[in-house]
Amino acid sequence: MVTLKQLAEQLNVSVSTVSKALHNSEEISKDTILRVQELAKHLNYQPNKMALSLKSNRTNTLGVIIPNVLNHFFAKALYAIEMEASKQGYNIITCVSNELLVKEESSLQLLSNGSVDGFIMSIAEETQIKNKTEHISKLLDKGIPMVLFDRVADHLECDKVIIDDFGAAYEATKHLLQEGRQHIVLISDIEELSVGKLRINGYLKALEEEVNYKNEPIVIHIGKEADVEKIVDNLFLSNKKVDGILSIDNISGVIALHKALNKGYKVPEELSIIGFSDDNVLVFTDPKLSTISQHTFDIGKTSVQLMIDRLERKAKTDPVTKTIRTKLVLRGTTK
Amino acid sequence: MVTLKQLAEQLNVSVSTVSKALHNSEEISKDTILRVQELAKHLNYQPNKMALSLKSNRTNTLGVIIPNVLNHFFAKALYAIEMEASKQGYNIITCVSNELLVKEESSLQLLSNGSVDGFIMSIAEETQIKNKTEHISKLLDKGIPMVLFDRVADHLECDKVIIDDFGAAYEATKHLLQEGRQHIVLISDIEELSVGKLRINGYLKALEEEVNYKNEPIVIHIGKEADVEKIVDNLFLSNKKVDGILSIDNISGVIALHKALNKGYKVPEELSIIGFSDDNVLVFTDPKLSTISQHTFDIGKTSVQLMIDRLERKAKTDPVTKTIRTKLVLRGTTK
DNA sequence: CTGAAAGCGCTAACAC
DNA sequence: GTGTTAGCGCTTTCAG
Repeated sequence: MVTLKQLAEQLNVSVSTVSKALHNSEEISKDTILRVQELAKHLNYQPNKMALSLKSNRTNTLGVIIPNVLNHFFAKALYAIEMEASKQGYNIITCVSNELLVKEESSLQLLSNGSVDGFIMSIAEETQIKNKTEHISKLLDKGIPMVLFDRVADHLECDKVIIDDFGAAYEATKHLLQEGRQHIVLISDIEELSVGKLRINGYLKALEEEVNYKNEPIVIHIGKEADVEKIVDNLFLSNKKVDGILSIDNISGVIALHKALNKGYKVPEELSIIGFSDDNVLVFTDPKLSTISQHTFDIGKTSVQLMIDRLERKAKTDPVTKTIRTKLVLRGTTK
Repeated sequence: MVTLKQLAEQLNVSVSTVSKALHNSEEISKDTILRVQELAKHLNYQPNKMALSLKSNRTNTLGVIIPNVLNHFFAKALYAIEMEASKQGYNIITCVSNELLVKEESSLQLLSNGSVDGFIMSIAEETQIKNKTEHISKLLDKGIPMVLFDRVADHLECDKVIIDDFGAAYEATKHLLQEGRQHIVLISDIEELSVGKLRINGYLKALEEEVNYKNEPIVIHIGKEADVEKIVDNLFLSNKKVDGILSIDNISGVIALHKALNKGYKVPEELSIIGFSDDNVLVFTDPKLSTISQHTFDIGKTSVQLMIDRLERKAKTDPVTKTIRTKLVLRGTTK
């Protein structure tokens, strides 16, 4: 890398003159500015990022910690975060917690050595289950900016970007009820997560409100280790009358659809299925899955905006929570 | 952040003593070391990353540039890269080129200001189509370490991690031939990519070698803007006798399977389908898709290892190309 | 055993 | 208009 010093030597001026010239300082003569800038361009001079950061105490880099990149929701959120950050002149350092508390702790710890200006993260499953958040509040106490998205913890005082999980599940269940469904089952592999619990409550609330709904709610939990397909198979065996399925995670809706078709159910005539996901995930089923769309791109983009807002405003303001609208998108698996 | 200076002041010693004590220097008395380390721990002292990097000219950070995180292959590669890098004490700065040359150029440019020690990347589609690689060779000339994976450019002199694309497609086609298939179609949305061309050649070569194969090879290109599903539909309409499909990208195999089942083809009795992907992508079809497995995790991991090898060895060595084995995994869509 | 000083690359207050 | 100096946080050589 070429440095100011090298430019200065070549031009027989001082380092500070070069520095000022590159910033088009009023103090420096037109002529010098020209000579300096020409040489700088010619040698492809770039200010050393580390020196700049050390001086300014700003890195223009955000730490992004997601639980799992293989989950399409997080991949898309990451995509959106990278896009928006890059547009605003920020880089992102990405860590994957792999749903593990220790990895989340170590990532936060390691990056809080001045590597990043703030964190955008979604909490690991283990962290949510054990409800341990001291590692996060410790950073918050130090004044390090943080935006939590999707999986948040209510008691943490920081910016948050969420969707209306309760309302979305409520609305979807209402839709199934309006279709006249009487055996609506909820399936989920995320019942341990904050968002999972909210979605289940939305489902329960909708059923509860419907006086004509005669049956008990059925919530099927898919454990992490479980054979998803077997569980879905069993659902159809033990519960032949099922006529509505609400999947509140990213994939079980697709599995349920495949299995149902395989078992000979007519979808959506006899059975409606609604999944929970971003728009364009797994769109190649036939019929196409109706979903609650999460507008993942907006979630990521908004997270970055909140972060940069906070970073670039000097005044401390109270934490903000933004709720991104969801949308029930009816495709081929609902009437 | 707490600094050496602050520790020094509190302990009434000099900054250099503190620094040495933290490194367990022989020069420093047991007692001082203890006092320093205790206070450091108590105040949760962390060496400032920027200062360290500025001093050492090493960032322990890798730049990772991938074309698209929403593509499961790249998501998994990113996952593997992050895992391995983190294990080896490196962070990663992630950029998404979005298959665009300009974005790739600017990402490389911006990060080559001392932000990273080296780059791990897979070339954007546009870059491959236009065959512009000056932005890459410029960095190589400067001596910045680079590992290319999957989508590489032959003439660039740097480390590479690839799979045997030709051989993998050749083997898969051979398998279809052994099943006695006589109308084997290749479908692809990546024919513009280096890997796409190699895979197509493998397919062509296999057909060519089979003296009993009576028909012309058929290569169906799916343009980026195209309606994939319509094209696949047309395939079945215009080519009713098709009895073998080799999809050389990540998703068209799944689409073909759905469409074929929908059209009433018996799979695999009348029609075999082989996709190209990592192991566990879209495994919930019925029957399950047979695929050429790319061992994506190994690709990512090996890329990091090559990079770190190069960074941590002083001697310059010649570029290395590692070929990761593929594996034909026969599931439900082949006989 | 401890401290002073220089320097990584840069900016900015302050000379001249 | 240009140069000198100090300092961001750290390591390391050299002095004491």
